[in-house]
Amino acid sequence: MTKKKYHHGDLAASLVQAAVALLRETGPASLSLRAVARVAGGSHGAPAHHFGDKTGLLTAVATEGHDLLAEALRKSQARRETPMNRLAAAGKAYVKFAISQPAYFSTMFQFDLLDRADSEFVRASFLPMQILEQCVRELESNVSADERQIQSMVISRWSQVHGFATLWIMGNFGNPDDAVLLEVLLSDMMAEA
Amino acid sequence: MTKKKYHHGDLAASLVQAAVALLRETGPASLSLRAVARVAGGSHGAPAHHFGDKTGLLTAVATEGHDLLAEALRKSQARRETPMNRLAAAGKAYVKFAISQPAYFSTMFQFDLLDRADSEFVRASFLPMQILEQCVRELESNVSADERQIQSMVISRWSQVHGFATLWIMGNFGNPDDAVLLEVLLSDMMAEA
DNA sequence: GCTCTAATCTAGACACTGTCAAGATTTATC
DNA sequence: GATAAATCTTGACAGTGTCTAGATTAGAGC
Repeated sequence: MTKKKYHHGDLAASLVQAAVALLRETGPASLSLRAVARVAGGSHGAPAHHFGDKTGLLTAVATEGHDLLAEALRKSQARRETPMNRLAAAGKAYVKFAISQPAYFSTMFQFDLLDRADSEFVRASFLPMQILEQCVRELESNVSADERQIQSMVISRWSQVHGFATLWIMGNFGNPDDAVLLEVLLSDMMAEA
Repeated sequence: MTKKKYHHGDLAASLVQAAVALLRETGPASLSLRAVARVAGGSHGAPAHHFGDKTGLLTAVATEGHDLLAEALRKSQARRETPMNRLAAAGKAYVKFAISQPAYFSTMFQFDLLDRADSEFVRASFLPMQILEQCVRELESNVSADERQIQSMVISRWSQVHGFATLWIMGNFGNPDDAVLLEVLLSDMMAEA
């Protein structure tokens, strides 16, 4: 705990960090900027100063979330031999990120709370798809698939894992805390293709 | 416009209706209960009286949304000859509902704003899956698919269309207003399986 | 008809929220 | 060391969700 100075040093980063911490318990809709400021050790006006408004802060969180997700997807690719395995691993990593980091994930796709025109957000939000695309391309490199088919497969796969994650969290497939069930459903789904 | 009486008649229904109307422009997170009450022609405390709190009202909207979605899925089944066609039609109907009724759809899966234990909501939220399940069962009636495979296919399909709808609305596949692009992507994806 | 009870709905109050403008404080630049 | 810019705080404002108590109405039993 540093001494309380007028200039915090890196308040902006602290605010994002505090927001993520609070989002672990509250959900993005009912997140309080003033509570964020309290946790970060700043005044109640600090978030507005650094991020404009609530949308700005949540967009920053969502951007960081997309970067983290992309990193998780990249890591999932290590030590997987076949393209098929890599695609499956990416899919699983996507779902596991969503479930293990609900603070980020629930913010990343709450489009009415984000500034979708924010350039940093746009950049980050396309990273996960690009990794999936790479997987699909490797998988289809032998077959004579045209560009349209590739895109279609990417969209299909991404939709599948994203939808699964969302519906799982909602509890539509059973108890969201049942890790065993999750493993079974996920493996079945990824193997099915 | 009826005369203003103390007893509104069916304020609860009017409140839900007003909420849906406002949700067409605001998004569930920033929906104001007091604005809902104004539109419905009641006092600012009316929503709390009928639905307990904001979560209660949004849960009522979400429940109605799931019922409407189920109805749309049922209607999509008419005049489709083959089981394959019926499954594809259900998938398309799911996505089109999500896109044409964002007021409902964006509320139905905002789990941090809903009371997921509400019995009416639980009932309604399982209807869409049941219709998809019926489609899959018909499709696999000839093949010797066990129960686990059936469930897996249902989950896979539902995840796919749900994820596609969410990501499309977010703008991750291109301009969300491009109806032609939507038709192309959707057809490609449903045909791919 | 009348009374009583429950349901419906309103009104006032409270602490809390996001945002704005103006000012205080620190850092950086020349 | 003066000046400009960046950082951060403070105070104020209208609006919010929810609570409690009370007003108004409807309906059941007699």
